Amino acid sequence: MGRRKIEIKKINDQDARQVCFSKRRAGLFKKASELCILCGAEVAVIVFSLAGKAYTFGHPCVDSVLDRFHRHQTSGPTGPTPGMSGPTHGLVCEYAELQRQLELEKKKGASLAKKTRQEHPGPLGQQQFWWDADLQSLCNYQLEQFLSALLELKAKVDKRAIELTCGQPGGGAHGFAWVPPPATAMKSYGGQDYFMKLMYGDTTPH
Amino acid sequence: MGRRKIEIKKINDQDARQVCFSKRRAGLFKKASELCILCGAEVAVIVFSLAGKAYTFGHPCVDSVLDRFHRHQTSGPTGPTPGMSGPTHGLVCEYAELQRQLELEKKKGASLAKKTRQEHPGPLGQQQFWWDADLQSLCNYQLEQFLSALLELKAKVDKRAIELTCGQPGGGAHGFAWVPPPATAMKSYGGQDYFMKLMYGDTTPH
DNA sequence: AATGCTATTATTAGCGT
DNA sequence: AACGCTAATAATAGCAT
Repeated sequence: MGRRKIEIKKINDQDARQVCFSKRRAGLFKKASELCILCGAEVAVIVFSLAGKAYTFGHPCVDSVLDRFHRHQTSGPTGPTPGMSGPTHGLVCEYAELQRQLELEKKKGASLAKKTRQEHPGPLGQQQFWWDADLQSLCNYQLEQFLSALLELKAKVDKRAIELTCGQPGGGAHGFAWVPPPATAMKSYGGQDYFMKLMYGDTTPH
Repeated sequence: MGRRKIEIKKINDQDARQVCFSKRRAGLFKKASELCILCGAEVAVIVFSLAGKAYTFGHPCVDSVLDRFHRHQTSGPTGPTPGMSGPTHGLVCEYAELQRQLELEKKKGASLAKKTRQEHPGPLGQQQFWWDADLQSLCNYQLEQFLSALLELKAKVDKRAIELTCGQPGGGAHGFAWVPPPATAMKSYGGQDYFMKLMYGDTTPH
């Protein structure tokens, strides 16, 4: 919505990008503000520039909204709020939702996938993230397969988690709440047994 | 910007307010998304409706941005490294990658999105995925912890994957391309060893 | 509660300061 | 890095579904 139409893709010129960032950030905050006033919503917006600078908008204030969000999440879907089919359940849900959308889009778009991949020009432009190298080394098929694996994996752990946490509220016979191996500790923990037990759990007679 | 100019003040009619909320929330998220894509920004938007329902947008995802923000605050206004305070690892990155792909597909597929959504009869509404039940039984803290674990896990697998696929193109000494356990096969495969080897790989002398 | 339709207003791209 | 200008695009108010 300017002198000419622009594609929504990364702006390569640094100056232009900076100007755009500044203007659109202001626009975003204004929109957020209007949403609050018009509809009585509480909104928090956090923006990190490429340079790593943080900008925030919040109504009534950032912290209160973040607080509320955190409580909203931890109190769980069964929590106090009535209309609790809220669309937000954290990363995994959003991730899953994205996957679903992607799949659907792909199914519809079919051949589009190829073109999509072609839009990886990336001499340096796109490769600003340390993980790009890894991602580019894995073909899409592998990624998808790995994701499938992770999801099933997760399911098993979830099941175990539920058994452990809900089954023995606050410390049953085993007397410990389920805490996933903190990852960084997993190696040193020598915790393969522990983890695999969780995965293929057979400790529960049930 | 509609049929007539409106004052920015609370809308009293509940129906009108709801419609406005729905539309402007979508608009806000779109703006946020465009800011991310155009300027390479990381953005989190959290919106609570008057009814107390939470809606979020995040790139690469809400949690990562909140994480980063939290660290940003606690580590002081000057923050640590300028460019390299990226909070994202592994899964989260793929999440970002998925998001990017989705955007591209959407751009290409344009109107397909609509038809796509229509094909979700969804009398069941939101709960069409097998893991939804589980997700609802886990508190967010657990999920986050589990994700952390998965993230590191994935990193290891990625490493192994790269070694196996790139290191021995087309069939090296071991003569097999890396294929993640197809998840559904993992149990019957009895493939714990296989999987764990991949995780903590020590088969490559390299 | 969300979507489609459009007349109408709001945002902003490209430039210059 | 932010602001003013202005043509031109994008968002959306009000209605209907």
